[in-house]
Amino acid sequence: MGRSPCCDKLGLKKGPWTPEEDQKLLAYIDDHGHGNWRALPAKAGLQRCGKSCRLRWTNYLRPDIKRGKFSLQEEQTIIQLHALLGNRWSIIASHLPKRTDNEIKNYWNTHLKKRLAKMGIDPVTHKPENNALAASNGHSKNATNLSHIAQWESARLEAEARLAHQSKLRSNSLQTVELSRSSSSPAKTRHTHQPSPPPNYLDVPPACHGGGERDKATTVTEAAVSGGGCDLESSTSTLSFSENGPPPPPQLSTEGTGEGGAGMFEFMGNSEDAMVKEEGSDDEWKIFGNSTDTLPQYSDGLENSISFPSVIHDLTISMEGFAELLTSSSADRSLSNSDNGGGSGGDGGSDRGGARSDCYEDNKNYWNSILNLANSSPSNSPLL
DNA sequence: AAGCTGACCAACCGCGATCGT
DNA sequence: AACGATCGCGGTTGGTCAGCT
Repeated sequence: MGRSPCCDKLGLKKGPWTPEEDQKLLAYIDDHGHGNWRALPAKAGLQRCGKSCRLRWTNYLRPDIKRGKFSLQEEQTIIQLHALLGNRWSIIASHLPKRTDNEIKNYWNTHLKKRLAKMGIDPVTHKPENNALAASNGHSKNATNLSHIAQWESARLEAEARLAHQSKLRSNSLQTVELSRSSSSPAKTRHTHQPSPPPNYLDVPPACHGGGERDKATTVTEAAVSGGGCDLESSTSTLSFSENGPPPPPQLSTEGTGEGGAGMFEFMGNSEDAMVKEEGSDDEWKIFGNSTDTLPQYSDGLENSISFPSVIHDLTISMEGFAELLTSSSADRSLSNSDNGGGSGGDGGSDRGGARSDCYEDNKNYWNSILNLANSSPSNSPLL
């Protein structure tokens, strides 16, 4: 509705920015802040549309941008968050200090996607490409469970992203003031301010606890986290989902999660212990870990109670497995190291004979590492 | 040396969301 | 509430460069 034509005006320049244009844009923003992007080009003496200016600023000129090679840690974070969130680059970027969504998107498309493919993991679903095989081996249940867990985490991360966004909006006015005081050049790095809020990583700020009308999944998170002072390690939560049928679309509502009817199971637990039970066998809780504490349990009024998984902590493996998986798959190493017998991870070749169970193990490690990331939030992230 | 191919990445485009009147 | 303006996001394109044939 009412979208403005933006760049289609005649006389506006397109294409690569020149150093002179960069300088003009920087100088203007330093002096006045960006304010209204649409009005900025005229004021700054640029023959560009506001959109182009904004893009140039946010993706290139902004002083708080880190350029250069992505670290292994950053790669892991991107992959893990992508597994949880899909192509929500802005949210992913909010968890990576000084990286832009565009940069992350490019890096994903040119490096990580291919790497995962080589590992035999579908870069879209983050499931092994030979999933059917796993199903025949009785692993589909676990894979589906992890998928649901991922959706749950996705809801949580989105809630965080919203908060980050709000925080960003609040900080923008401050940023404008600060920018007007400082001078800069494209090559200059300034650490005196951060236009965008510091990354929240994966913790959930307390502010979310009093949040407004949000999706129920978010509420689950809040319920789970509030008791633990935002310490996911000590939090407990529960979720329930069907193990039958395809995973529900990645929506953030818990409604409909009971649709399958059959095959529900529940998680209860914290990072140190957890219980799992299957619907239909109400008394059959499988205990992971050694605690028998009664845990708080979220109820949304639907028949869905539940879920989450610090139980994952018990299912598995550490981040090391993932790192190994990632590094060993880099380039063609994973394909050539067919004689690498030891270890649970690292062999990405989907067509390697005799590696089928390993493939499942890898996938488990992979998802566990993702969930470990979700559980390893620093507790000192800056709040609003 | 010339042409080809693929990798990389800055920038563009179109759309939905949000804001302001 | 309705409407227009603006912003922000994600997908895609196109230019440049390096390596290969």
